[in-house]
Amino acid sequence: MVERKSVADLVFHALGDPSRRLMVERLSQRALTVGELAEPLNMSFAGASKHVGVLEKAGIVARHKRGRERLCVLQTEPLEAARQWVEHYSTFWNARLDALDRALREDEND
Amino acid sequence: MVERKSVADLVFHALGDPSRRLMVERLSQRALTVGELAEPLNMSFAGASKHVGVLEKAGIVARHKRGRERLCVLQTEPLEAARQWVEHYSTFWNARLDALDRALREDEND
DNA sequence: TGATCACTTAACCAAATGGTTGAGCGAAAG
DNA sequence: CTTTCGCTCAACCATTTGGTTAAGTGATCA
Repeated sequence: MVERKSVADLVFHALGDPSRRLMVERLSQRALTVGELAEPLNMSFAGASKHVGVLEKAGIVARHKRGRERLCVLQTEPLEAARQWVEHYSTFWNARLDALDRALREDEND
Repeated sequence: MVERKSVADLVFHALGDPSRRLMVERLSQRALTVGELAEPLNMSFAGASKHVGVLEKAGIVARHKRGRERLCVLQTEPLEAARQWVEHYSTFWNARLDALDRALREDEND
């Protein structure tokens, strides 16, 4: 167990699950407890808690104790880093790549 | 085989692996063959080919036959969709969330 | 105090993932 | 034609993932 995964690995992996993306979407509107996050998720409470744990390890959410509840708050920095990565590779070379792609599709039958 | 995964699932999952992100990074500069993509990846040829397959199923790359090679070209649309998703949830509520987060950290010792 | 509520942790399980080797296939080269 | 090259596919394996249930912890309530 070497704990070698990068932040990008953790963040993108965390976002690759629909239950966790739903959590992020709801947390973007207001902070929610683990119980509230679990509610719409046809799944056991413990299962939802594990999903929150994945988001937390990726740095995407922080859990704060509030009595016997845990209030989950979205953290913007890891999402911002992911946004920058995707933005860089999704927009910079578009024109050039699109031109190449068109050329290839014209020359081919497959 | 129920084929129920959404595009977002496939795209974020594909980006959650460092070998595949390296492929995307290199493909953002020029189209490359599977062999070229495999080169820097301390891994068997077949292994790299499977990674390309994951990117292809997510729609992130397209493979074009060119003689006995396959030229891989980055597709901008799925990355653009991922960018929009992340952008929406990483920027819109920042100020509001940051304020909440500061308040929570002040009230707490954990 | 004792019960209940909100949540985490541990143990477990099936399925998916990331890797391997080896066989196979079409295109290119000799 | 035969060989080699670039690549894919199938089978296999270990580890991780996404889920479960059951037990444990600590805060609140009656």
